[in-house]
Amino acid sequence: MARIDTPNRIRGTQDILGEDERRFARVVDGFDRVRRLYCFDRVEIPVFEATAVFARSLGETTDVVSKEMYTFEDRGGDSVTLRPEFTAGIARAFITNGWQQHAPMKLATHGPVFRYERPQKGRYRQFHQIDAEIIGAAEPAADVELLTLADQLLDELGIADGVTLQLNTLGDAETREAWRAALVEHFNAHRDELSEDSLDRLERNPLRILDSKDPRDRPIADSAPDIDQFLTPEASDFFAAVTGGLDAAGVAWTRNSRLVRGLDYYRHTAFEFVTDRLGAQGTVLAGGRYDGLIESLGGNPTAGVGWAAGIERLAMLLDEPAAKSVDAVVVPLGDAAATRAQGILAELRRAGLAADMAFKGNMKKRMAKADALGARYAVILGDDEIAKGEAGVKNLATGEQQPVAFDALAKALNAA
RNA sequence: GCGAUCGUAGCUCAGCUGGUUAGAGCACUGGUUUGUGGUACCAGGGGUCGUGGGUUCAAGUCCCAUCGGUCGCCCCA
Repeated sequence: MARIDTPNRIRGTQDILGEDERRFARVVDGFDRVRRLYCFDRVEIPVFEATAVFARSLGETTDVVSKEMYTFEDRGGDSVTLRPEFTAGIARAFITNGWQQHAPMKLATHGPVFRYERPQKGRYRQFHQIDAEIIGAAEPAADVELLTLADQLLDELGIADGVTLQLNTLGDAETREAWRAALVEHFNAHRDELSEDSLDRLERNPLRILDSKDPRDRPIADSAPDIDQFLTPEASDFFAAVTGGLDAAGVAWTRNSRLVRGLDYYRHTAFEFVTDRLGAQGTVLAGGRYDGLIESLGGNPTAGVGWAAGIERLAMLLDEPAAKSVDAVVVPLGDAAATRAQGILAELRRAGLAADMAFKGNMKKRMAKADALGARYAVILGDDEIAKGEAGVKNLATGEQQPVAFDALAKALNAA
């Protein structure tokens, strides 16, 4: 007997249904609601882009670009890449569509992103992000608005409690260069004490040694020069304006002077909302300012700030999944009722009620089905009811049943 | 990419030191009740024990490989 091999789900991808889907949807719905309150426009961008869009903006030496991107040649021989994040694609869209005429723009989007990584809890190869960006605003008020939006979202999702906002500044380009040079000098002086990982970081991304978890690195990282002494007056003022704005908006934050970002395009403000409830995947929402990004993609110098959050991670932090709600289930009995039920069902739905029909098995099975669907009411419809022009409406929570005229059904159920 | 750990029905698991046709609860289907659910009782379907090799008279149980999940590192949301 030949057996057909069923194809497997690809590693690191997910099929989401039921409770997981409800949690997922609650995050997306919450984001969509809050984003409107802050007057962010929804934008749709492609799932894949020319590889250069990501390689040039994120930095060739970053892990994301050098070993985590889904990159392939299309049939025309062009190198394309499944988006590993949103920011680069949005920046590219800003340039190609000439959106500078609309600047400053407040944009929001959500959808799948792809990273070829080893899967873990809260980490997938196709995962989903919500994303918010403000492009064309160099003012610290933009940073504040974005952080306030994030803060309100976490609050409305009911997960603000275990989550803290860690904030830092990376300074402007001048600051960052000076600080980076000082760090390289400091770490070079302690080469022989650093972990292997950090020796590698020293070549590719020395800033990341600062937040190393390796105990061997900690003393050296802790004694490294602080960015504060390198901040230009402008950079210092900028950061002060951001923190002052957050205080005014009532957003709690803590300074983490060792917080850096892995992607090359960040300047000034860098932040992470972190939790200890997700094991190693503690970062739940993160972002920062990327004033140099648009220019590096060939656009006019344009300021930008933004953040992204992993929908799966937020969903895992949610307390109770929203219950599925069905207002009524129609239970027809007999051939005449089966036909009549179609009309009643359509009427209920047109009246805005979530309604379904139990059409299999004997009455007991149908009632059980109504119950399993989580319906508030069963609308019972048999020959007797059709003769009288009234359906039996049973409240499935209390067990009470009352006759209701067919043409009054929608109104009665809407009121109940 | 590195290290550790796990992998028996849709789900949660039992299966002792290898030994007849692999079990339970929940879920599902049918029935007790061909017009009344959420309780109860009865019956049933569903597993090549992740996959592939090996050791053995005999492997769910031991060995190797591989795939997948989980945890940590790296990185990141």
